[in-house]
Amino acid sequence: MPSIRLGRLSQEEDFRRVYREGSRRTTALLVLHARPNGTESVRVGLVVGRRLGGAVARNRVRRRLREAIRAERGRIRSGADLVVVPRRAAAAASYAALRGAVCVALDQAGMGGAAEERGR
RNA sequence: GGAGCAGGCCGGGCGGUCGCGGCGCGUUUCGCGUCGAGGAAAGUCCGGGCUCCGCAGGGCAGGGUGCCGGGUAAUCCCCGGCGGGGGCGACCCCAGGGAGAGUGCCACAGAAACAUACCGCCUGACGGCUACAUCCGUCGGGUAAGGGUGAAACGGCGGGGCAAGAGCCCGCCGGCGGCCUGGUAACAGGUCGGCCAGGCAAACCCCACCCGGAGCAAGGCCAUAUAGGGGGAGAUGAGGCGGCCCGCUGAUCCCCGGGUAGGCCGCUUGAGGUCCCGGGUAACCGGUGAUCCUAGAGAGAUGACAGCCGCGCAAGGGUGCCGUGAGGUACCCCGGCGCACAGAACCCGGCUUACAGGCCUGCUCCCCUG
RNA sequence: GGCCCCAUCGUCUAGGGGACCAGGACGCGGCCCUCUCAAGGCCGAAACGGGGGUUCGAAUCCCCCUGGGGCCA
Repeated sequence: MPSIRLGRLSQEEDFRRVYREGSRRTTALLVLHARPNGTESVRVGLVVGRRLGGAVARNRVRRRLREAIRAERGRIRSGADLVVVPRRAAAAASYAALRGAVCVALDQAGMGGAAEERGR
């Protein structure tokens, strides 16, 4: 449900477009959807479902992910829409583990996004 | 010293670096300053404020509450008292009106579940034995003491009385009714009468009191909109006002097709907290008193990194003491792990539920010492 | 954030205070039938979400938790 600065995704339509047209990378802790948006800005949406736990647990996961993405923002190509969906295991994961998962997913998706753009 | 009861409180602290949200300021791609979750923010179980439904009117239906008195904006909450139950006690628990209005239910067992007689007891007539005694059988009457059933059987114990019995009579207890006394009242105490009537209303119900409905996604404003498109109903009353009716209102409403699904307000200072003074047993109320007031997001702000201190946990080492010993205990040290329950979304008052650890106050019981 | 529903064998359900109380269907296991399988027949295992209360007695009535589901501009 929540999102991040650095450009946030908010509209339901935007989320659906990323799901439909973007690439998808899955790790043990999270799923990353990515799609070039044709602009200079980067927008990120976080989807933290109720299966992650109560409000405190969901807030903790969302804040850690937001911090991890901020720290690793150098790895993101400009002009991308990202949707990060933490999986159930993320609720028990440490910040370091989450940051590692973000790092891996961003590296793979960054290449995928570029390849997809070339294909058009 | 040990066990326990009641009430209240805290719920990690300190300062860095990088980030986030609001507000303010500034030489507005940025910088500076400042503030930034809870006692339950939770469950949404009650009650209010606020907003809209024209007014929030009457009746029915429906729902809620239910000893008495008080507090409050209000309550199913709180305080005080009464009654009942539990505990040696401090104290705790109780939806606790009416079954002497009606309906219904009370399985199984039992004769009978609300008015009855199975066994039994007593007795009359007749018959059977030899005789009016005893015994047995049949028919009738009396009885509710005893047996047995059950969760529950026209009150319990003792005595008198009687053919046997029975509140039939007497004493005590319990219940009911009248009167008197105390209390605002619930009720308590006394006295007289008399023995009359099972339980369940968290079964229907009766009585008393309360409740109009929705909910900030309420509601209001602005902007945008192949467009002001097509069809139908309507002052002989459309439609609306809670589920219905009365009553009120009075010109728009319904369907098809199409568009917008963005911004601003509501949005945080209020039945506000703390202290003091006064009133009250208390809840609470009053005060020209003093002081503190600062989260306000909108896919939804508190996180990351490292340090010091505090607390807890289970292990390791050293020293002292006790013990033959396994071990126990006190202090110190090194490194480690963890720090509960849990996250505001219009706001308040309650209730309920979750919660590592710790602190304070008052009280009870037991043991020891004086 | 607010407002409403629901809960019974593995699944779908019946039962709304005692007795036919925990019944039925599908599924599961065993046996019979058949050369074998299916179908059919017989038998069996299997549940009232949790905790309190009312009652002599709760799946059923009341309260509190827990877990699902739905609606809103």
